[in-house]
Amino acid sequence: MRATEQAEPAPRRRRGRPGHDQSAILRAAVELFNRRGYDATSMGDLAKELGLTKPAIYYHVTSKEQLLGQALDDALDELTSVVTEASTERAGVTAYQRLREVVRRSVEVLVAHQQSVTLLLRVRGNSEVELAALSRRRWLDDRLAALVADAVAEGSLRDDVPPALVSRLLFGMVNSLVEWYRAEGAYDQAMVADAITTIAFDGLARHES
Amino acid sequence: MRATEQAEPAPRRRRGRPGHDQSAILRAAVELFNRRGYDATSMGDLAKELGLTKPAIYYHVTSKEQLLGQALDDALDELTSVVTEASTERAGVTAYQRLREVVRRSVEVLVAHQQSVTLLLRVRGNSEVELAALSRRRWLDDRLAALVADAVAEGSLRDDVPPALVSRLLFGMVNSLVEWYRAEGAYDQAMVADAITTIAFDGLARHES
DNA sequence: CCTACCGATCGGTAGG
DNA sequence: CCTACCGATCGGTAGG
Repeated sequence: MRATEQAEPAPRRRRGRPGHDQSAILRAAVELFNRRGYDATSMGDLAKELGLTKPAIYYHVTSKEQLLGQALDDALDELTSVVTEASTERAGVTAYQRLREVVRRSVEVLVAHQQSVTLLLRVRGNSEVELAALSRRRWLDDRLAALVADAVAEGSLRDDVPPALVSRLLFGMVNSLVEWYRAEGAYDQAMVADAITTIAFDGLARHES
Repeated sequence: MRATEQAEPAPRRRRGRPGHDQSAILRAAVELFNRRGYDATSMGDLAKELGLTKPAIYYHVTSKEQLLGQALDDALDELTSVVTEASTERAGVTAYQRLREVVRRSVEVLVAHQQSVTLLLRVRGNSEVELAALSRRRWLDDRLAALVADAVAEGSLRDDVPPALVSRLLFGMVNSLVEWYRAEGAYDQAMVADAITTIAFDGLARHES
């Protein structure tokens, strides 16, 4: 409603209100999918949220499931990048250091892509799209478990807990932050990453030293 | 189809197939709700799973939402019992001891009531029933945060991480087990509880001592 | 981008 | 008049 709007150069061959491109629809969709659940969110809900009609949504998007798939791919691409780098052996870098690094960088991804990661963590496998996402996710879990096993094997992690169990619990703790983290809240990303690494690697108990 | 069936004492005034009481329907419903999601599960799916018709389900149950509410109450009642006991101050028992105890007993509840707790942890607040459950869950979270704060105050937990953050991460790790724990799997309940308390309180890192 | 719809399926209930 | 269901269909709404 600003006066300057009329002075803007004419958009080339665009009718209707602008600003509702695919990515804006995707953002709104993922937010609704997380707030109410994928199945409980109708395309009509999404349209209303965007101030559009339902058919207008389908001008930009081919299906509800496509929106889900794009969000899951976004989360999986980011996590794959982090895990792949951490899984790569490098001269002079221990598995323990790479494990700490992947925890820290995972927190960064969860914060920066919280909406799509949240969606990923709730996938049940109800469709081809969801099954494909679960498959990619299992690959990530396997890599992380192998990294934990390497850290145990090199002697830097305690060996009295099964590595596969350590991996599940450690990244269970990391992943849980999508349930409560708010960017505008009391804790910033670095603080959360520090808290997780401190708890996981050094423990909560205060030891007299 | 066993021959002995005909020899059983006549059920008193029961026609139709027996064995589909409220609790059996609830068990099947919760299992389906978790496997496919609440909204993605139709009462027809549930009927098929039980070998009944949909109206037969409604003879035992007043609504789909009632099934959800009963499962959530089951989980919340168990967790409330555990948290209430752990929150009660007792002579000669430190907050640290009560915190370790509530972690261990939470694992027991998550294993024994995994289906209903899983459902609880996925509630989004889409209905009155879900909002009521979220309210009870917040009460539990607040009690646990207070217990962590007490343990820090008495000097038994490190004070360089905010207690509210510790509480979220610690029980985030505990709760994450509903995502992968299987009773028939490699780890029993006690092993998981030991692993969680070891990681959380003593840390993963191997320190030369 | 909208109005006007479709095939199907939803949770829940009628009579018997 | 009861318990335990069935075949069919209700009013609405889903994705498209």
